[in-house]
Amino acid sequence: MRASQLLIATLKETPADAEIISHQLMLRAGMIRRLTSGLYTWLPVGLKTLRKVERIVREEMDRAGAQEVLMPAVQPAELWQESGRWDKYGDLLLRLKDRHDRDYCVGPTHEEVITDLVRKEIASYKQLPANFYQIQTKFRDETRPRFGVMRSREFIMKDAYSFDVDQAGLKRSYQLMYDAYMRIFTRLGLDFRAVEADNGDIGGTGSHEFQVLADSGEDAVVFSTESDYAANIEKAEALAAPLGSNTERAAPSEELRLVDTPNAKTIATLVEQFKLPIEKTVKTLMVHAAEGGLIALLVRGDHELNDVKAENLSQVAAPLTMASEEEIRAAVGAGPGSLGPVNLDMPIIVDRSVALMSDFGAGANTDGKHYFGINWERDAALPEVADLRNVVEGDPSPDGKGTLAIKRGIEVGHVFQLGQKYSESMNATVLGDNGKTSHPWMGCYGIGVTRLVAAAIEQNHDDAGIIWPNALAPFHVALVPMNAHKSQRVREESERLYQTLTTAGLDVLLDDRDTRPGVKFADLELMGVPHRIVVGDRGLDNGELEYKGRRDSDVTMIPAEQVIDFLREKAGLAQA
RNA sequence: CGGGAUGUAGCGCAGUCUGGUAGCGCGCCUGCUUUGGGAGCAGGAUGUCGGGGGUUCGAAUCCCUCCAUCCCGACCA
Repeated sequence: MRASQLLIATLKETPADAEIISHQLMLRAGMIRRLTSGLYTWLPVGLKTLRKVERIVREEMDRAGAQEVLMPAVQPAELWQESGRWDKYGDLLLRLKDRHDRDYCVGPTHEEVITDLVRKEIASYKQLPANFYQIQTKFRDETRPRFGVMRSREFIMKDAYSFDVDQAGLKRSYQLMYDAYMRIFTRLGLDFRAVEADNGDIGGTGSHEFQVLADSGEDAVVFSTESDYAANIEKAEALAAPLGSNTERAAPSEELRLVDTPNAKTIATLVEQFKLPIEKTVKTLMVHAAEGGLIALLVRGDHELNDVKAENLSQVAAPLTMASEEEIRAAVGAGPGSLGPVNLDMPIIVDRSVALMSDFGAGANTDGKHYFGINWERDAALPEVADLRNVVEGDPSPDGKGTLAIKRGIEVGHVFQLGQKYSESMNATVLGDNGKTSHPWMGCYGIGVTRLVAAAIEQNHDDAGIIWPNALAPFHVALVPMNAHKSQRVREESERLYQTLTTAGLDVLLDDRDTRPGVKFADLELMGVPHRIVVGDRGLDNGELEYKGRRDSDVTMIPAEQVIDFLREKAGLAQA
């Protein structure tokens, strides 16, 4: 590619509405432009990188035995009504009508469409296992699109769906995809982790997320310091984490006493005004119960409720809905800020760590009053105990080895064992070798292709701009002719080099723009081109070319006759 | 969905409080010079001041309304 024929839409200044570094750099490097909230155009330079990601994903999916298909972006409502998700999916689903007033949606995912295909096309166990994938544009009407293509509404996803005759087959298909994902993210040069994850709305059992580690990540990922345990914080099991090393509840040492706390409506003020250690306080959260009415969830004052865990409890209504102040007043006669387990007449579930507390403080279910010195059994029956909270740094690892550390991650891939949820609800069946029909076991496997580009930039940049790994670079090499307007020799050598390097399989950008060298260097660095060759009379006099890697601080002179092999090696291409 | 902020040239911003004919830097165009780290000089183009309505002799500026975008929050009692 010649720079004079390429839209190099670089920006000197950082656009005001770009928050995270990858968004800023993608705009500044001329990779993307925003059309409107959550919708982006990929400019030529950005698209080059996007296509490289797609190619790697495609190669590894093919290698893992998956078959590529391409399904419609627009889907009929009937399929979603069959699976039950037309009502469940909510506002994330962009719905529309055609001229006949029929309902459609723009696909946020394709379980329904692929299940429909399979029930029509696959009739026998002999055709399984099968795994279909596509790389395709999805639409999710996000509440708050942000961070550029990191959380956009329209985005490109690789989604794959496996079908097996039984659960053992599903586990094999799942493992194949897991391994393929490990290869994909490794080839992309990313610092990532596979972590245990919650299945979320998609249903099924067993899933892993692939998280690119970055401070700007929207997810919290939990690691053991001494084992390979890793999980999304939504999933990570919180052990009781008692104070000190006690695993038993301490015996009561204080009397129950009712205290006037007129201005203490938060744990923070309670701790401050009454010098109560925060580990001796309890938060009482009220949510809608599955059976109607409210249910109280208790966690320690310094802990957070984990809403995924809460929502997964059978007694709790899904989706998790916090009780309003009016609902709480109607049920308890006191407002939030004064709630607690003593004399509370409603179902209660307490976190494991709360069950181990003694002599603690909580609201008295009367406005402006708290009980201090509460003890289970003596002052209130110990209710049902469950894992309700987010783990915190330093908690014991659930596998018993080491303690937990927490980092931020960007979810770039997710693999699920769906089971028979969709094959049952949409009645997809195959005949088995015993002549009986059964519902295939499904897995589904996603990769956020557009998000991956942003995630890679989060991990690969410096003050000058992007630093692409070879696998993702829009160009492996930039050729910069020096003083080309005067030196015919430089022009000819640059052309010749451009041809030979391109023929040698390198992606080459010949910067033939009529502009000053400083501008070219700055643009090339901003765009993240990993390797740069300057063609100048000085070097040519000695039969040399000047090389500089994007991360190098100094240039290296390379004998001209070695430059092809040198660059092929630098660009990570196999020797010819 | 709740709260906050912003909307003026392609980008970054000033001007708004205190109403009086629209400005700066970068970018862009022309010419000359320059050419190893975002050049210099000279000349030039570009705005329904987010939309609509109102007040006023006069509105980017004041009032009403709508829209868009961004940020924070959306259990932490």
